Amino acid sequence: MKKFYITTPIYYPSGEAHMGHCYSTVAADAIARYKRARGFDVMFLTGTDEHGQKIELNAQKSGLKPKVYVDEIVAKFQKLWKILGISYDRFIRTTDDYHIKSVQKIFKILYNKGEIYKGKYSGWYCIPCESFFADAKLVNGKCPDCGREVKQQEEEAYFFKLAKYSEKILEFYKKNPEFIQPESRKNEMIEFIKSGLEDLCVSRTSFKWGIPVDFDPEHVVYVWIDALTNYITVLGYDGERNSEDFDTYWPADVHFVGKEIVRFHAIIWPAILMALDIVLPKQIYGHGWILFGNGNKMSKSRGNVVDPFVLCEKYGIDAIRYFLLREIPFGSDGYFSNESLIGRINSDLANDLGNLLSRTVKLVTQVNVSDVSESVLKEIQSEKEKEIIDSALRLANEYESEMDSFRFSIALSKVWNFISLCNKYIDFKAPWKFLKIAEKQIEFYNVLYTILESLRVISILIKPIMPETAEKIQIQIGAKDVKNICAWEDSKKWGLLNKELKVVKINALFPRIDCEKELNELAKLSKSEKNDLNSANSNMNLISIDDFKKIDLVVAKILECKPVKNSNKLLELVLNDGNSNRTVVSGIADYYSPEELIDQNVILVFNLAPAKLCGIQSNGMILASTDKKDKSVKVIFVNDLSPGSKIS
RNA sequence: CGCGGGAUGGAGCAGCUGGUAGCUCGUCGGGCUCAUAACCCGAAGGUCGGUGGUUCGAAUCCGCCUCCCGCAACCA
Repeated sequence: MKKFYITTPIYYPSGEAHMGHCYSTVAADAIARYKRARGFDVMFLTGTDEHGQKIELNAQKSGLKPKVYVDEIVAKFQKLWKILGISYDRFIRTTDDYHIKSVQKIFKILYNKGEIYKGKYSGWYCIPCESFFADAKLVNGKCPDCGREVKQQEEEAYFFKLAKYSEKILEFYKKNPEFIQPESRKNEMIEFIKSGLEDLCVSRTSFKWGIPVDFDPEHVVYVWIDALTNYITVLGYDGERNSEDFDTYWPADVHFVGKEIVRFHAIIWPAILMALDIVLPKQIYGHGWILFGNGNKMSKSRGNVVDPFVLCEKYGIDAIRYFLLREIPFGSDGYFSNESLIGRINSDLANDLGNLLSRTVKLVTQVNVSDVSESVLKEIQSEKEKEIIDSALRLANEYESEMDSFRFSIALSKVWNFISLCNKYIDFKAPWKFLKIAEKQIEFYNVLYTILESLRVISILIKPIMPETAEKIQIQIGAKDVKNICAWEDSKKWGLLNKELKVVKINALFPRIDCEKELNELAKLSKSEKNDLNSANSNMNLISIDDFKKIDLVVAKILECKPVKNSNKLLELVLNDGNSNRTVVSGIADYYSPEELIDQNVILVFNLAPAKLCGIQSNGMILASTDKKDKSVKVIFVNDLSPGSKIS
C-alpha cells in the first residue's frame, strides 16, 4: 500500500487556538481524508510546540507551572480539533517523554559528530535584567530596558553548523524544484541563503523551560532542534535505531506550514536532516494567511466574530471547512469576514448544493414508476443526459489533479460548476411538468435518476472537505447503506444507484441565513466579548496611587517637528518642558503633519527611560489616544495650560 | 535604491508562454413554481494604476513613475 505522510506545524500554545490554526489544520485534514479515500496508508500528524521563554513567562504571569499552563491550552486545541472533525493519526506534544528523550539523543549525536559545537555567544549583557542585547538594540550604549550600564560579556552556547550546508541546500532545491511551494517562496529562500547563513545557536541558558542538554544541564535545547524534530521523533526516530513507523512513513510527503515559517522548514530543517544523514521531506508548502479587518468599514462597524468555537456552533463545521478552503487560494493570503462567510454559505451551500438536493428529493417522492431497466434508460437518454454523464465522469479526474497539488479552491469550484450544470439541467427538463402525466413518467424518472447519480458523485468528491454533508447527501439519496457505490473510485462510474429510487427527506443541508440579522447578532456577540474582556482587565490590573505617582506628567510645548527619515510612522519633536528642551520621537506621522503640531501644548511623560527609534534618541513620550470609534490616533492637547505645569 | 506582494466593471478575484477582457457575489429586467423568496435566462457596468517603448497587434513583454499591503527597521 502506498503511504502518505502529512504534517501541520506544531502550534505554540501561548494563547488560544484561532482561525489561523484552523486553516492549516483543516487543509491538512482534507488532504489526509482525500488520500485515505484514494487508498493511501496515511499518517497525519499535528501537535504542539510547548517549550520556550514565552510560555515560561506566560505561565509565571498566571501563577502556574509551565506544564500546567500548557496542559490547559493544549486541551483546548484538542477540543477544537475534535469539533472540527480533524482526523489526525498522531498528536505530538514536545513535552511528551519519548520526544524529550529522542531530542536529547539527537542533540548528543550531532554533538559527537561535530555538527554541534560549544561556542561563545557574545553580546552586551545587563546584569540586573539578566539579558543580552545586540549592538543595535542598545540605547546610548545602555540597557534598553532599564537604562543601566551593560557589559560586553560572553555566554556559553551550543551552535549548529548551519552555514556549511548553504551549498548543499541550494543544490537540493535545484534537483527538487517542487520542494518549496508555492514557487515564489522558493525564490525568497534562495535569496536568503545567498545573503549568507550563520551557524545557529541551538541552546539557551537564559531560561529553564525546555529540554535539558543531558550532558550539560545548564543548557536547554532551543526551539530548532526541539520543535522541528517532532516530525521524526513522533515516528520513533531517536537517532540510534530506526523504528518501524519511521521506515514506513518517512520521508514526509508534505509539511504544511504558514508562510512565516517556511524559512525554518526549508533551510534549518533540511540542514538538521542532512547532518543526521536522513533523507529530506518531499515538499514544504507555505500557505498564506487569513487576514481580518481589511479596512472594510461595513465589517468593522459590525464587528467580526472569529472565535472558531462560536462559528462552528453557529454554522456547522462543514460550512467553516468549506469556507476556509474555497474562499482563499491556498498559497495566497485572503480575508475573513462574517459577511463573506455568510455569503458563501447562502449562495454556494444553501442555494446551489442544498437546494439541488432538496428539489430533487422532493420530486423523487412524486414519481410513479420505479425499477426502470438499464436498457430503457439508455434508450431515452438525450444529448442533455449525455452531457451531464460526461461531465460527471470527467469530474473526479479533474478534482484529483487539483487536490494532488493542494489547489482546494479550484477543486471545489470544479465541483460547483457541475452543481450549477445540474441545476440548469433540471430547469431545462422541467420535470415537474410531467408530474401528472402518466405516459411521461419514465422520462420524469430518467431526469431524477440522472440528478441522483450526479449527487452521488458530488457527495463522494466533497467528502474529504465536508464529511458530514457528504454523509447527509448519501442518506437522502438512498445511497448510505448500499454497498460499493460511494467509495472514491465509484465517483468515476455511472449508474450505481439502485434503480428503485429510495430517497429520505430530512432537514435542509444548509438553512439560508438572514445576512443582515445575523451580522447584527454577531456584532452584539463580539461586543459583549470585548466588554467581558475589559471588565476582567479592570479587575486584574488595579494599581495603587503610589504606582501612579511614579509617572511624572508635565505640560510641554512643541517647538519643532519634522518627519523621521526612513520611517513613515515617526515624527521627531522638540519639546520645551518649562525648563529645557528635549527631543521626543512619536509614532503619529499617519495622523498629523508637522505644521499642525508646532506651538501646541501636550502632555509629556517626563521620566520615561530614553529609547532609540530609527537611530534617534527619544526622551519621553507624549500622550495620545486611539479613538474608540474610528481607531484614529489623537494627541491630547492642553493649550490652556502653560509649559512646565505638573499633572497629578 | 532594504526584501517581497499587489493595482483588472460596485465588491472579491482569474487571465499575464501577446491576438476580439472572464468568473463569483451584488444591481436591473424576464422566466419558472419541483425546491431552502431558492433555480433558469438576459442586460447594464471595465479605455485592465499612469506613462513611454517593442510589435501588424499588449491586461499580458521591456523602461520609468504613482499609489496600496505585508516583512524588516520601527509605532516609548
